[in-house]
Amino acid sequence: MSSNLLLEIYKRLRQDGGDQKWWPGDTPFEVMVGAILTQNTAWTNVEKAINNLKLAKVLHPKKLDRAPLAQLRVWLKPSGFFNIKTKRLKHFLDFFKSRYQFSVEKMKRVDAIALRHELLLVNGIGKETADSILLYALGKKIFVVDAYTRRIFSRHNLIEKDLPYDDIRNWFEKQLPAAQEIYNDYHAQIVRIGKDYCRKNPDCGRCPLEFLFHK
DNA sequence: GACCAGGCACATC
DNA sequence: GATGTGCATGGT
Repeated sequence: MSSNLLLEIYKRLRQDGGDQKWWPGDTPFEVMVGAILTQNTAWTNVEKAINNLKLAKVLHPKKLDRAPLAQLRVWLKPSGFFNIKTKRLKHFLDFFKSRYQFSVEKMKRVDAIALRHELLLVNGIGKETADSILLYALGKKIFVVDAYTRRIFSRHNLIEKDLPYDDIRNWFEKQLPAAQEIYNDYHAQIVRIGKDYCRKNPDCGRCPLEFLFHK
């Protein structure tokens, strides 16, 4: 066992599940949209909404920005919370246009922490959404923390269950090699076992990681 | 039919 | 500052 427990856990998750190839999305902009739509929502539902946007050929900043809100609501409907998500997507588009002229490249040039602060000022973008955009759309070295991360690692008594979001993020970032590819796939692996393993194995002893260490 | 999903903002105490 | 609640669809 390595002295770096978090890295060791990752290696086993990776060995067990293979490269998750996250984020599922063809372009950085699609990743950003998906990050907003997946808030407290099953990804299968988000896919339906994304697909609506693709079929309508509007999965581009300028085209979405020009779309009427009523139409946007219809496209987003299958992802749930569609009224509020329409507003949130619009808020993001306003920010993306006014601050970056819809340019992903301009965004990438900004320092990760500075950009994180900017994103958090957008109504509808919280920490997980901001970090997903930073890591998966822009390739920044920011570890994404979600409900599965907190649940799984607190159940293993590796963190306190009510440790604040940024404390968890720093805890991972301090212990892991500062490599975008590791942050990327680690979070993806956590989500994989979170939904695939836990849900299908309710009697796993409340420990999603346990099977990795006992088999 | 209950329960959950890759959160977030806002109200209230 | 902590705790509670609305938001809504679709799968299990």
